Formats: sequence, structure tokens, C-alpha cells
Amino acid sequence: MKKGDHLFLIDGSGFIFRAFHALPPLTRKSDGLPVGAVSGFCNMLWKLLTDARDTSVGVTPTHLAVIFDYSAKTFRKDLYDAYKANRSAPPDELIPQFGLIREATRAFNLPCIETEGFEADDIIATYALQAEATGADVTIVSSDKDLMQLVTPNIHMYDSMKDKQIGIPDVIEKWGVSPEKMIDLQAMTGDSVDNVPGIPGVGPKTAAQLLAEYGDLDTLLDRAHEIKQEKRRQAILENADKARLSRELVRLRSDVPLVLGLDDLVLEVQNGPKLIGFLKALQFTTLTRRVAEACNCDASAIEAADVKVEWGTAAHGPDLDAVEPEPVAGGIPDVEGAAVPIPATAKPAGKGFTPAELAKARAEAFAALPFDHSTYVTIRDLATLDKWIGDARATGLVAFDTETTSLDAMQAELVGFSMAIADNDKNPTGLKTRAAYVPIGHRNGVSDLLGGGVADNQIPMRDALPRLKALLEDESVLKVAQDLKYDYLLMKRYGVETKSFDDTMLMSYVLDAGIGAHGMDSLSEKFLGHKPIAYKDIAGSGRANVTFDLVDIDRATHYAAEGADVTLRLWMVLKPRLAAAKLTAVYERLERPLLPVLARMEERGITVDRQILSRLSGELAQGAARLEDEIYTLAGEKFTIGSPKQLGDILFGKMGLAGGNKTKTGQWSTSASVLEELATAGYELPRKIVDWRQLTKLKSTYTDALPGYVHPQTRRVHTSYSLASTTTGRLSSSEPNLQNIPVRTLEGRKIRTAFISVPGHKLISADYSQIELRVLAHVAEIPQLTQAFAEGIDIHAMTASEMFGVPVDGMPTEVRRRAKAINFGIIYGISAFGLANQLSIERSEAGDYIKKYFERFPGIRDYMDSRKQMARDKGYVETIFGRRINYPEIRSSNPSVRAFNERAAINAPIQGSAADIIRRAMIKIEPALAEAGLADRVRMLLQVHDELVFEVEDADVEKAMPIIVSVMENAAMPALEMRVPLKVDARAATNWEEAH
DNA sequence: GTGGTCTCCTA
DNA sequence: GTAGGAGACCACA
Repeated sequence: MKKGDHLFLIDGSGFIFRAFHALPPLTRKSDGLPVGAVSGFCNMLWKLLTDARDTSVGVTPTHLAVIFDYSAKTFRKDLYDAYKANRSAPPDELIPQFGLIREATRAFNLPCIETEGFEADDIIATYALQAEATGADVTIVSSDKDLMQLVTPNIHMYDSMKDKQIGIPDVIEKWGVSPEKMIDLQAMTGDSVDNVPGIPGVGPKTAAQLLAEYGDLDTLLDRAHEIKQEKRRQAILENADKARLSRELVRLRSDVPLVLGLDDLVLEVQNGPKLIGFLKALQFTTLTRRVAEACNCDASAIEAADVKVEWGTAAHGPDLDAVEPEPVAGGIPDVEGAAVPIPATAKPAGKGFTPAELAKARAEAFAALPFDHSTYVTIRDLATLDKWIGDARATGLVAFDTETTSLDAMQAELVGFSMAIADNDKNPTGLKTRAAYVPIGHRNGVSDLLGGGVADNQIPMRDALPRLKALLEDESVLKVAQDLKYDYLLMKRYGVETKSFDDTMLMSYVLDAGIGAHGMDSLSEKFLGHKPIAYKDIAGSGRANVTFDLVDIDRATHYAAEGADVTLRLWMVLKPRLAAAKLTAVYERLERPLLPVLARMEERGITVDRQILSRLSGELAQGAARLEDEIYTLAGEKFTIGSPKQLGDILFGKMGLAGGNKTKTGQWSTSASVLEELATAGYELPRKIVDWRQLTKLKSTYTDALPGYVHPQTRRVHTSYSLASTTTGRLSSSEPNLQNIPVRTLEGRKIRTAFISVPGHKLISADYSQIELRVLAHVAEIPQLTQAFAEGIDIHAMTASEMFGVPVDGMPTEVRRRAKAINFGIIYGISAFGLANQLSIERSEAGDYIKKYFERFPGIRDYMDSRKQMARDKGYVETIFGRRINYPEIRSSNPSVRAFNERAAINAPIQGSAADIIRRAMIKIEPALAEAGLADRVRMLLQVHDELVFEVEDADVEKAMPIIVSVMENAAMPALEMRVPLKVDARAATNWEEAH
């Protein structure tokens, strides 16, 4: 290198962070790999190499190197233990890009430099000073203030994002001091991001002012007693040592041992085809074209390179974005010595496992690792508890489970908790686990009049709870649980808000929806080859069953510690599988963040007016009794009307009516449709049976059952949502199911009037209009449908008009009804049989309709065929956000099983995408309301697949409604721009019936 | 008491 | 034709 040469040093790691935060709409490859920073990097490089004169640098490099941080552990860590201790793991989307930018650098034929124990900045400093000594000019491509100390007349910085060159005047303008004083300035101000202490209370302005006055840090510290301002003087005197330490932390080293000398950095001629191969692999089409033009290559003749994806690179499914993930929640904790063998950053090529390899290694290792109950311990004293919690902190990972008195998280009392820890034995498959149980509220069953006595040798709740709280709320420790929503809600009732978590049930759900169950026992048998102790074996069952607080502590330890151990091992197996299957984004954006949202909804509950229900129940009882008498008279005898068997005998045996169907077990079917037909044929009895059934159904399932769910303390009804019990991604609701409250009949709707807001409040119901048909229009790209939705036309009438040639104006309701049934049929994976049933028409006629429909909307047939094909080829289909739904039986040799799976595979992307959209809305809505100052004033209570119900203070209704509507209508964005608009209707009233 | 079947409520 | 949960009845343990 010589005078006149120009060395460019690119801060590769810095570029990634900068580009990541500066380019919000994430760019992704079609398979979901995030490549925004890589794209920016390649464009910037290309520009510097070819037409740098167009940039503010104004000169093309003769030498160039890209510098990376090697690892978090550097000599600075030895100087100051807490250095960069505040750094959390980089965002997940960013991780794969570290490896890819290294790949890109190699594709550009450029040296890629990193040295163990040093930060990129030190390497840059070393090269820059060496180059300057030869008389060459240097441009450091970075805008990091830590590098500004290097700026001289010959060494410039270049902010490639802003296309701005940074020289001495720019540093002075920005910081008020010349570059050589930047070290002293940073020593005083410190850096909260890197955890450089500095002097408290001294920011850039004060520091610059002090340096102007005293010249440098040493002089300042010597003469600090002269400072007039009392507070400032004291701060400086007290923190002189910290300032000196900080100076050593921010001072860049210029003596890094270098493998490549300056002359090794000389720019080589580009290898056009190699670069094009790489750019094509990443789908950077514009740049590919430019490079091809520049090197006279035919890009179409060059194959996309097989870009080797490193650690964690495949961690992402399709584009999911903008829902802010819970802070650090469930990320891999960046803790020294963490037991988690998945590294937080990309590893150099050739080292370690790919996610798929790790997943395989873990699966094999844990399938064979036996469970040893003798190692489980009972923790009965605080010292041991503190030791375990300390170990959890040190490893950054703990599996956790609660034991309680009830399956109902709203009523359960904490009896004890268990923990499992993986010890870091440097074994990448993380084979060593240990577990413990902490009894807190066990009773010995020796009951007096006040109930059982407290068992001996337990840590009292008042001592255990604060420690448990500290652990669960510690963001740097990842808590792993199976079905965490239960524990989350329970602990929330004890004033604990769990932060940083993973849920093995949800991980299994994302990975294997449609394949087996996701409960702990079945997962354990499936992945660990181990059948855990059954609850009923320690607590008994039936009449002999006892609550957990009465279980003997030793037996409880076996059960509870094993549960935590199983959970930890499942996590070890499932976590790398998520990355390998590119499902991390689905898990982190659609599953995990919803868990606390649902827990809050369940905790809030909804008020149900028991008087209304009781009155309705009486009315229903009267109506049913009257019908019973009439039924007995018509039948000529008394019988159990509710027994389909007896009823079938009466109708089709004794009375000998014709037109009966048989169920699959050979019984007479007495379903409503059969009875309706008989009624239409003129028989009185079936009509009355249908009416009787409606009344008794409403009475037993709703008016009589709901009051039993009113919580004794809150006086509200708290349903439980399941995140993982449907195959498509929908939620389900149980105990009670509040997703099937009647709405279709007048009688049924009355039940909704019992769901009320508390005084001074309203219920707001907001529901998506035709969301599944809109999703269909989007995924199948049907022009007529998209257009109709864009114009707000009646979609069923449009369908009817297309199919039957009837004008929309004055269309007979029967025609529209048929079109509507066909539209729904399409969503359900239509069959002539099903449509015929629905419309009570002949199979052949239904078949004609379907044929006609496909002629009119050929895109629908293509869509359906493509879903069936995908399910056959891959075994799964997916939603627009990348959720996978598996159909392991799609290739069954049984035609009806196969057809069933095909219909489900057609329906799942539609139903599941709609479910994903409302999930996104639910996750976004609380932050949106909080931003409007409505946190806690607008409370989301219920979800009914396409509807959300809120309870809102009267004064906030007008303000809340547009926010709710807007969040819901825009829920798909910015991850996805839909081809059709989403429409949401919202209403407020004091009860659910009027609000809906 | 448990589990299967039938029926019916929702989106 | 898709996806659920739940109550009543009834046979079996």
C-alpha cells in the first residue's frame, strides 16, 4: 500500500444492526429468510466498487475489507465484567443475516476479517492507523460514534445509509470536541447500551464543555475540586475511577494481531458469475441485472448458488413482522455460560450444527435418556431454594410448573412448584437435567374443625412467593412451561407477571398441528419415550380423589419434579425443530404473544345476569312441560323424549312413519332435518319434538348451566381459551364455551341479553364481515370476488348473478340463498353430497351447481386442486402467515378418509388464515389502546372466531370504537397486503345481544 | 364412574 | 362440505 491508495474498512456487524433498524419494511426472500440488511449491504458494496464517485466519498477504493465482531467475549470483558452486560440477544430476524453478509462478502471476492477476543472496531483501528502510516487514505464505512476517535485528515468515516462523509468538522459539529478527544468524552458520558459506566449526570454537552475548559480527562480529574457546581463536582470526584476505567473500555486498540496484511486487502477483479449466483440465490433481481450488465454475463444462464445457511438462519417462516414481540420474551438468553446450546449469534461457517442437525441430535439423545427419579429433590429450606434459583439465573433457562388445588386457574390455590435445570456440561445436546419440587401449601390431612393442618417442613408462602416472583419476572431467564397460560394466570392472581417464556405445548402445536395431541403426557411418550406418572396415581380418582395439597410431599415431588424435567427435555427437542422447520416466526408472532392476552381476558371474565337467566329458565321449563304433555298424547304413551333410541322406536316403529334415515350405528336418525321433513309432510309429533328439543337445549346448556360458572368472588364468568386444540389455528373456549352462545333464533338470542356490561360501561362487539370469503378471494385471486369486495357489493348476490344470470336488483331471496350456500360450501371443500344436503336438492342438481361455479370462477378450482396437491406432496398446507396444518392421512387408501382430508386441506388455509388475522388483531389491540390512553379503560373480554367483545367505560366508547375497528381491519399488515379490504362492524350496548 | 353416540349450539 | 364444546342418554365397568 502506498500514498494515493484508498483503503475502505467496512464495519460489517455495525452495518447489519444499522440497516436492520433503518429499513423498517423487512425484505425477505420468498421462503421467509430475512435479507433486508444483506440487500442493503450488497447494494452499498456494489456502489462503492463501481461508481463510488456518485457517492459523497467520491473515490473508488483500491483496497477493501469487511470487518466483523468475532464474539461477545473480548478483552474488555476482562477489564470490566459488566461490559455489554445490558446487551440482549440480537433480534431473531437479524441472526441469519450475520452469516449471509459473510457469504455476500466472499461472493464479492472480498476479505472477511474477524479476530477472536477483539471487536471489529479494534481491527478497524489497527488497519486504519497502519494504512495512514503508509500515506494512504482511509474510509471507514460506519456511523458508529465509537469509531470517531479515529478520524484524522486522512481517515474519514462514511455513513452509507445517509450517504454522508464524516470528517473532523463533522465530529466537532456533532459532539463539540475534535476526534482525538472523543475517547475522553465517551469516558465521561459512558454508554448505557454497552454498559460503559461513565460519570452519572454527565452527558455529551457537559462533557464537551468540561473538555473545552480543562483540555483532557486527566487534567479535569486532577482539578475537579475547582468545579463550581456542587453536584457536578461531587459526581466527578466520586466517579473518577469509573471514568478512567471507561476510558480504557472506549479506547480502541491498534495492536490487534492481523492475519492479512494491508497488501492482502487489495481489490481483486470481480468474479461475475460467482457474484450473480449468490445474488440470484437471495433473489436480489435488480442488483443481479446490474451486475450482469457490468460484467457482460447472461444472468439467466447462471444458476442460483446453493447458499449455505448457517446457525439459526432458517429460523424464520414467511413474512411476519410488525407485531412487536414481547421484549426478550423467550429469546435465547444471552447469558454467560447459558445451558442453551443454541448460540445467540451466527457461528463461523463449519462450526456447530445446523438447526436440522441439532434437532436430529437432540431427538435421538433425549429419546434414549432415562429418567432417574432418585435425583429429584424436595426443597424445604430457603438456602436450597436460593441456590436453585441462582442456578436458574446462571444458566438462563428453567422449566417450571405449578401444583395447585384446582384445574380452574381462576380458583386454584398454589400448593407448590417445581423447577428443572439443564447443567451446561459443554455437551451440545444438553443432556444433563435435574429437577426439584418446592412444597408450600401441603396439608397433612389431620383435620380439625378448621380443615387440615399444615404439613411440616415447608417453606412458607410469604418467603417462597417473593423469590418465585423475582425468578418469573426476570427477563434474562427463560421460563419453559407446558401449557403456561394456566400457570401464567394463576401466578398473575398472586401478583406475579411471568416474563420471558416458552411453552412446549404451543411449540408442538406450531410444529405438529394435525399430528397427535399436544398434552405433556403424549408429547413425553412421543419424544422422550417415557410415560410420566399419571395424576390419578398420586391423587386418586373418582370418589377417592384428593386435592394436591393433601398429596404426600414425597409422592408430590416425584410427580411434580418429573413434570418440570419432562418439560425441559421437550423444550430441548422442540426448540431446534422450530428453527429447522422455519416456524419460529409463527410461534413467536402468532402463538406466544397471544398467551398473556388470553390470560388477561380469562381473568377479566364477563358479567352474566343470573336473574335474566333464571327467568328465561322458568319460561323454557313451562314451554317444555306443555310440549311434553302434547307429545305424550300424540305418541299415546310416556317415554323419554330426550332418548333418540326411544324416540326412533316411537316414530318409525310404533307409528310406522316413512322417510327415516339410519345413523352409522344402524339406529333410526331423529336429527332435526329428518324431523323437519316429517313435519313438512304433515305430521304433528315431529314438529313438537323439534320445538321441545330447542327449549330443553337452551335450558340445559345455557340458562341452567351458565349460573354455575359464576365465580364466587368476581361474580363474573371466566371461560378458558385453548390455544392449541384446533388444527387450523382457531381458538376454542370451554368451561363454559362462550363461543356457542345462541344467536340464530329469537328464543336463543334472549340468552345473550344476560351477558351485560357493569354499570357505567358498555359492551362493544366488533366483528369481521365475511372474513373467510375475503380470505378466499385473496388466496385464490378471484377477480370477480376481489372486485366485489373492493366495491362493497353483496357478495352472495354477485355470485348468484354470475351463476344464474339473474340481475342483482330484485333478485329472489331463494336464488341468493342458494348462492350463499354454495359460497360456504366452497370454503368447506364442497361436495355434491354436502351441498345437496344443505339445500335439500338432488345430488345431480348440486353437482350441476358446482360445475357451473367452477366454470364461472375457474380460479377456485385451481386453488382447490393446488391445496390438495400441496397436502399430498408435503403432507401439510399453510395459512397466509405460514402456519402449517398437517394432513398425515391425505394419502389414505380409504377414499372417504382421503376425501375428508382433502376437504379439510382446502378449508384449513381459509379458516386458519382468518384465525391468524384475528390473532394478530388481538395481539396488537392492547398496545394500540394503551397508546390512545385507554389502557385498562377498554378491556377485551371475549373472542368468537370473527368477533371481539370489549367492556368499555361509557365516556370512552366513541374513542375506543374507531381504534378497535382500525386495528382489526389492518391486522394483516404490514406483514401482508391483502388483495381485498377487511371490513369490521362494531356496536356498543349494555348487553351482548344489542351490541352484536 | 367412564366412554361412546347422538344431537345441537356457534363461526 | 370445515372447525369446535357440551348435555343427555345409555351400555359397560
